[in-house]
Order: sequence, then structure tokens, then C-alpha cells
Amino acid sequence: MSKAAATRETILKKAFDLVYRQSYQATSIDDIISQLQVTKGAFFYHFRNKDMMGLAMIREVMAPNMEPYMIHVLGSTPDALEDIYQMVKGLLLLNPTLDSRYGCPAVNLIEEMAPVNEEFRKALMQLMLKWQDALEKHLREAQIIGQVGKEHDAKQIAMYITAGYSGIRNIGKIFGNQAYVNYLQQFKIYLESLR
Amino acid sequence: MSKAAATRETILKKAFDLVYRQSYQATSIDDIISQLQVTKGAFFYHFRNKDMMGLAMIREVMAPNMEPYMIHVLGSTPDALEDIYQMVKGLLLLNPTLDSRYGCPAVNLIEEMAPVNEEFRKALMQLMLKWQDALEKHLREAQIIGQVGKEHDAKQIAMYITAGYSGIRNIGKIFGNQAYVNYLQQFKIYLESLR
DNA sequence: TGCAAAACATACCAACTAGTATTTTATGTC
DNA sequence: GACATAAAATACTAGTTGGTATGTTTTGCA
Repeated sequence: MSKAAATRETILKKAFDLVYRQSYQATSIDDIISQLQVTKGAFFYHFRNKDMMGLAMIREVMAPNMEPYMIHVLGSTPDALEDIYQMVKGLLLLNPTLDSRYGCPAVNLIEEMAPVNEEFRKALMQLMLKWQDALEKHLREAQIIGQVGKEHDAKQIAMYITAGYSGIRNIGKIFGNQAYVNYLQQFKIYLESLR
Repeated sequence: MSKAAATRETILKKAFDLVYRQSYQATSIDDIISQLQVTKGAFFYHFRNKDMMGLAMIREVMAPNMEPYMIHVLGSTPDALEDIYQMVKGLLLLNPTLDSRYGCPAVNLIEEMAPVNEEFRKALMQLMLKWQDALEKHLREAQIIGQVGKEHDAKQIAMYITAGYSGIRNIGKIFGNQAYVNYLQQFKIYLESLR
């Protein structure tokens, strides 16, 4: 990787780091560059403005980051519903980069930016669709091999699962990790009802 | 009500209005007062600083506002689970003051402020607890009269329901009202599994 | 009716914001 | 090694922010 590409990448990664803890709008460009050996000239050489940087952050940091935990993890056990349970449990309790206090980077950005910036909304919708589509496909395959009842709507279930995850990320911000533990118990009950 | 109390109230209500659409941190004091016949002197006479106003807004506008739709509505049909379904449906699809684009005022504020301001976190936790406690009580009564299985944990279900609601408010910001309709179908299935 | 306190109005400030204009340095290519 | 361009550094600006200092008006009440 060229030095220029490395500069661009460090900006995006530091931005992601700060945005996760402070929100996008509360993270200033000065915030980002002051924690790196990067000046404002470099920042605006690589990005036309702050929003272009934010969109690049979604596509080049957040999208690749989520794949292993939200998509590739599906298929790691013999049981499809257990896979899904483990995916959510992994995200909530086992992922060392995520903190109940700060929630989920994607959920946070949707909450903050979708209503006020149409380009962010679209980019974040792509992110969420990638997850939902993977879940839907996983559920359909489970229906074929008899692990999930054929009477259920895979697409709807996929959306319901992501909604539940988003929601407990919100509740977790006020009640902490204990909310995750309680949620997972009810989530398990829900998943079992799909067999 | 005294004129001074009225001034205070209009500030809080206009703040709520703007915060709902723009978020708390993106709503400036100038924003609020410029849309009213109120000056900065009046604002800082009634509130020590912006955050004290925000906390007053939670306790004096948001908390009373939520009660009819989130608590008193429980008990309006003969069936406890139908009550809960209608409550969520009412919030998502029938409430004219809420918009899928902007989500739910309480969920938004939790998402934004809980991680960065401990006082906001506590005030919002009280808000959420009031809802969860009402749901829990409602579920316990339903268990006694045989409308909900006694094997279920009412407190956990109450939290799970609020998490689901929070989550679909998030998803709704990117997919719009159609997400609400889909969610409600799955939510109904979940509720029925509790009988 | 007088007067103190409450309620508000006005003018201001220092810190911070995204973004620009201009200059300097690094890098690859012939 | 010359030269063009990419990459980055520096200094600046206009606008916005929460908050303050100080002055004026309104209100309740002795």
C-alpha cells in the first residue's frame, strides 16, 4: 500500500473509532487529525468534505468490519437457529471491540444520520440489507433441510432479528450488559418457536 | 399558570419538537429561542445551562407525553396480549405525532445521550423503567387469569418487548413504514407463543 | 403606591466549526 | 537529474456555539 493510501486509511479508522464513542456529528475533523500525524491539508486532499469522509468510512471500514461477525459466522454449527443465536450472542457479549455503553457502530449511525442525510441513509441501508439478505438466505436453507418451519416468512424473520438486535443495543446503553443476558434468553425462546 | 411558567413550558415544548427532528446536540439554544418570542436572557433565567433544560424536557415533557400511549392504553381490550399488540401498533402506525423518518423521541435520546451524559442516562432509564414496569405488571396479571403461560418471565418479556420496539424504530429510519408493518406481523407471532 | 425581587432583554465573548487559499515537500517517470 | 504532479503542511476565514455581564421591565405584595 502506498503512503498516501495509508494516510487515507488511518484517517478513516480513527474516524470510525471516534464516531463510535462520540457520534458522527460530535466528532470534529480537528478531533480526528489531532490524534494522528495528519494535518487538515491532508484530510481535505483525501476527502472533499466531512460527509464524503463519513460515507467512505461506512463503505471502507464498517462494511468490511461487520462481515466476519454478522455474515461469515452463519454456518459454523450444524444447526441454523443455533448459528443465529451464536451470532447475536457473539455480537453482544463476546466481541471485544464493542461496548454496551456505546452500542453498535452501525445502529448508532443509522439512528443519528438516516433522518438527516439521505446519502448516509442509503449507504446504511446497503449495510443492513447485506446482513438481512445473508440471514434470509440462511433461513431459507434451514427451511429446506427442515430446521425451520416452512410456514414462516424468512425475509420477515431476518428483519425481525436485526430489529431485535438494534433494539437491545439501545436498551443496553441504559441498563448495561445485564440487558444483553436477559434479551438472549427471550431471543432463544423466540428462535425455538420457529422450528 | 403564571406567565413565567408559560415561558418555561414553551421553551421545553419547542425544544422537544426540535430535538425530535434534529437530535439534542444538533439543536442549539439559538434554534429554540429564535422560533419563539423568547430571548437568551429568558432561557438562561429558567435553566442553568442547556443540559439542565434537556433533563427538564425529559421529565416534564417526554415522561407525561408517553403515558397515554405506552401505559394507560394497557387494559383497553379484554385480552392482555392483544392490548400489548395494539399498544405497539398504535405507537408505530397510528400516532400522528411520530414519524418513521424521525423514529421515537425517547429511543433517539437514549441512543444519543446515554453514552455521553450520565444524568441523561439515569433520567432516560427512569422513563424506560416506567414503561417496562407497567408491561411487567400487565403480563403478571395476564398470567394469573391464564392469558399468558406461567412458565414465562414477565420482567424479561417486558424488556424484550421494549427492545423490539426500540429496534424497529431504528430499522424504520432506513426502510420507512413498511418495516413497521412487517415487524408487527412477526411481533404478533411472538406474542401468541406466550399463551 | 412604593419597592424588592422575579422575569426578561441586549450586547457581548472566547472557543470551536467546516472549509479554503496558498505554499511546500515528496514521488514517480523520462 | 529535470520536471510534473501527487501529497501534505500552514495559515487563515466566516459562521456558529454555549454562556455571561449588565441593563431593563414586569409582577406580586406590604
